[in-house]
Formats: sequence, C-alpha cells, structure tokens
Amino acid sequence: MPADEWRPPSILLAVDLVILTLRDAHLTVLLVQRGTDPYRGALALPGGFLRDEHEDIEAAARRELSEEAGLADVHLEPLGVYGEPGRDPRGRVVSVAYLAISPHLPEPVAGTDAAGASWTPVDDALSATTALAFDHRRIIADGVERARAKLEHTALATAFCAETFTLSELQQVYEAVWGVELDPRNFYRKVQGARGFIVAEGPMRKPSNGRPARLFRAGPVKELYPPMTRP
Amino acid sequence: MPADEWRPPSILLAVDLVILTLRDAHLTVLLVQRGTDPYRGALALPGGFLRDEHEDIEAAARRELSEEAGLADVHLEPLGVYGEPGRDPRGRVVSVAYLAISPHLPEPVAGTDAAGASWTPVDDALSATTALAFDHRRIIADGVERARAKLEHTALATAFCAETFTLSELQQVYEAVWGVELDPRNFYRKVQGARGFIVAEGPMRKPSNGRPARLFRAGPVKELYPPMTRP
DNA sequence: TAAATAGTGTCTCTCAGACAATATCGA
DNA sequence: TCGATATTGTCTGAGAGACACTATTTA
Repeated sequence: MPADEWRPPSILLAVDLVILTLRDAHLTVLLVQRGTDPYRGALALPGGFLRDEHEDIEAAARRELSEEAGLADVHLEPLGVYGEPGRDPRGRVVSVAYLAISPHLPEPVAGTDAAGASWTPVDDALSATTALAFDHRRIIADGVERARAKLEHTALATAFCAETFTLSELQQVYEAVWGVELDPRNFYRKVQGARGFIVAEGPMRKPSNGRPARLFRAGPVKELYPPMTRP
Repeated sequence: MPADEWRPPSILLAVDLVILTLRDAHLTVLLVQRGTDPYRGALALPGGFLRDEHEDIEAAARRELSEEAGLADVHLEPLGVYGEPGRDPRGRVVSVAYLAISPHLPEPVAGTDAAGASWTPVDDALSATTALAFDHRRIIADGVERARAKLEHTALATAFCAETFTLSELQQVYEAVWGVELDPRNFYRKVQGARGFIVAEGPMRKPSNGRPARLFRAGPVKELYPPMTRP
C-alpha cells in the first residue's frame, strides 16, 4: 500500500436524453445543434452536466430538457450509462442516458433557448451520413430498441393516438415505431385480445372513402397480456 | 447567466459487482464484510472507486473483483446505474453495477485480501433481516431478476452443469435460479425443442436407484429458440 | 416383486400467421 | 354499380401445461 493517502479520482457526470415522438408517421428523435466545442455544429442529444453536487440525476435530466428543448412533464426512464474513457475530449465524462417516449410534443420555439432543437427521423439519425456528437448514435440506437420493446408489452401505443382512435390509427403507430407492415386483420384480433388494452366507443365517419371505423379509447391496463409480439 | 465562470461539479464514480453462482442448489451472491466506515461490519457487494481518471469502468470492476474476491476471468455485463444523492454518506457517489453469473467459482481464500468475501444465498441477502450496506439490496434484486430472465432466452444454464449432464441436473439449475418446481416431463419436451440447446451423448448410471439417465452436452446455440418460458 | 427415477405420448388451450368472406361507406 | 376500407371468421401449426403411461434400474 502507498504510504501517502490515496484519493479516488473525480469525474464529471452528464445526462443525455433520448426523446422520441411520432411526427408524420415517422419515429423521430429530438436533437440539438451544438453551439460550443467539442463537436461544435454537430447534432447531439439534449443533455448536460449536473448543476451541482447535490442535484438528483433524473432532476438534472428534466432541467436540461426544459432548458434545451422547452419541454416539461414528460415521463423519463433510465436507459443506461455511457462512460468509456475518451468518449468526451474534455475529460472523463460519464453520461447517464434517459429515455422519453411521448406524443404531442411541441415544435421547438424559435427565439428561445430551444431554438437549436429540432426533430429528426431516427432512420436519418442512425444512418452513417448524419454527423452526431460523442457516442450519441449508439445511445439513440439503444433508446429506439427500448421503445420498440415497450410497445410490445405496454399500452404505450395508445398514448400516441387522440383520446378516441380507430384501430387502423393504432396500427399505424405500431408500424411507424417498429418499421414494419402489419396485417390489419390479425392486428385487430391481437389488439382486441389484449385484455384491458382498448375499450370500444361509437362509430365515426372517414373523411375519404371506405367503411367507417369504430372508435376506441385507451383501456385501464398498462401492461399488455398477452403482449403484442413483433413479427 | 452568471458573470463568473460556472464549473460542473465533480463526483465520485464507484463500481459494484453482483456475482451470482449456484452453491448447493441455491442461487448465491458474493458479499464482502466492510472493514471501514461507512457501514463498517455490514455486508456489501464487492466494489470500489475508480482507481484513476483514465481507468475504464468495466476494467475497474474486474480489478475490484480480483482484489476483493480473488476472482478473474468472469464475464461481466452492465446492470445499471445507482446515483441517488445521499446513497453514500461520504459524498456524491454514483455507482455503476455489473453482473456476472458463473458456475465453478472457488471459495474465497482465507489469508488473502479475499478473506472477507463469502457466498450468501440470495434469499437471505434479499430478506429484510440481513444488514446490507448502501442500496445494495436493490442492486442485488435487480441482478437476480436479470439472471432469471437470461435463463429464459440464453443457454446460460448449461454453463452451471458439468461438461456432460442429465436433463434432471439441468432442470435443477432452472429450479434453483427461478425458485420454482418444474414438471420433469414438460421440461424434457421444452428443453429438447429448443434448437441447438443440448446434444445427446451416451447413457450413464445413477449412483442411487432409478433408471439411468441419458447424458447431454451443451449445444452450439447461445440464444434459445423457442425460449424457456418461466411459469 | 416394489420403489424410484427416466422418458414418451396425449389432450386441451391459446396464440400466431395466412387469407377468405362479408359489411358499409363514397362516388 | 365499383372501389376502398373495416371487421369477422376460418384454417393450420407451434408451443404450454396437465398428466397417463411405459421403461429401466436398484433393493
């Protein structure tokens, strides 16, 4: 053992946020353009450092989300830790990533701190042609995979529809997030078989042609049984 | 914005290890007795601080495992982050937890640094009567749940058997980790139906009474299809 | 022989995927 | 009427759980 006293090293703790929503039938992620080095000008996840040593990590995530994107009241869930040495040229930075999946998120407001934020389809963000800061491509990929899995066994999808919705609208949510096409007839059977997932309402008219669809609303159940399995 | 320059706070980064093995048909976790404050004398997961600011987090986990328990060459997987303010009275400590699940782990050797380490059945560790340091009971619970899930869709269970094994020996692994009893007949059908999970060998004799059982060895597949579902 | 463990077969459900058939709208 | 979309139904096959039954050993 060393005679002189050893002290554990200090590191910097950051939070990064993967905010997913559906825009125009595409799964999109909120990205900000970096205004400072490193990676100045590149796209990055909203996030930042803990404000002070007593700040709760999830609270820091909410604060950054509010400051950088003007968003509040979203449900965050822990996604993972990213702490490889060298991932940030400024020093040893360990980042805790959070995931939010939410509909109805507003467009970032120009003229505010959120002006640098924008929605990017995840397919674009994950393609190698988009320049992303740090290891954020990996973090986004992990978040997208988590979102796809959540659609399978939770009632999350109904949150992306209006208060009442048709089953084909709900199907479009699944198709957009999973990136696959589903058979409407099997989808109907499956979604109706998940106990407490959706409850029937009245019928509606369709703006264009075709038979009018029944309306449903979200049921009381949050965990789906049986689950909606991905093809 | 403040006129004086703001600096992000420094925090301490720790690693904690949930090392699970099977001993005497019980799922057990490796715990060490703390020799220093805080929680001096209480049981805790092996772990500690990053040695220096350039050490990789998983490397730190391996080093602590070697120092505190004399173990090497185990497969570690990330389990989660635990960073609530106040979880450690020494200051702001964020811990990254790793999980290892392995058979054939040696008894900690007395007279070495590992002398303070011991195997504890997880049922004991999770019961409220055992005094555990920090939030380690929660971390252990998360690790056990992860282990149970891994048995469902990976071939991990064969690693807990000898090179050749009977199906009832394999069944005992599942029963010990899941903490349930399984129907041997349905277990046979299920395990044989998982393609590439096990391959047949010759028959063997049983030390006591009963019909001799066939021997199997681990197959080439690591991801089970179809999975072994928990009851 | 009996007791004990190993292994097979069978029955019934539930669910998945494919897809035929019917219902109800607008034009 | 037709074209489009919604909804129901049907068939087949895989897998789960319950459990009867057969097989092979030791005592």
